[in-house]
Amino acid sequence: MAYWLMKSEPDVFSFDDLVAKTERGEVEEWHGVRNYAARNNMKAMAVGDEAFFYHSNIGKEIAGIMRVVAAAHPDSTAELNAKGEVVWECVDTQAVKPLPRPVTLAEIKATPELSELELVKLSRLSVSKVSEAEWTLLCNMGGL
DNA sequence: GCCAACGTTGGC
DNA sequence: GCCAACGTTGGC
Repeated sequence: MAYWLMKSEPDVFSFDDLVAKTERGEVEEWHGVRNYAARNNMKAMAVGDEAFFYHSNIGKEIAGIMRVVAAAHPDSTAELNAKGEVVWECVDTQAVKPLPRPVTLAEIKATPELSELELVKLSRLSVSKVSEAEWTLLCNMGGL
């Protein structure tokens, strides 16, 4: 099983929104990603992989954990390219649980063990990888 | 609101 | 295929 981190601006779609959807038995299609590196990460995801839900711009913190419930499939909001091919894909997710104590970007940057985290090194990448060691540490920092 | 990082576009 | 110009993301 692999670990990931996915960003969303909470005024557009927050972790609480994902929790509400999950409680209704719905899944969230992680649509709208238009970056090849981020898309490739989603294509590498497997059902059951877990991902941190990061609030960008507002909050700048990891709010909770979600699970990949469907592997990459065509993004329903994406247009086809000139050849009529699907270029953009995305996974579906559901909420697992919030972090009792959200982990802020400032805390992450102040933690030497997290200096290699892709969130820090590739700050514009909206879907990034998290190593198992980083995942465990971030969960601990979040009060789990 | 500014700016750094970086991806994309288009001229050559 | 290179590179300058431009657009977007996201932290500050």
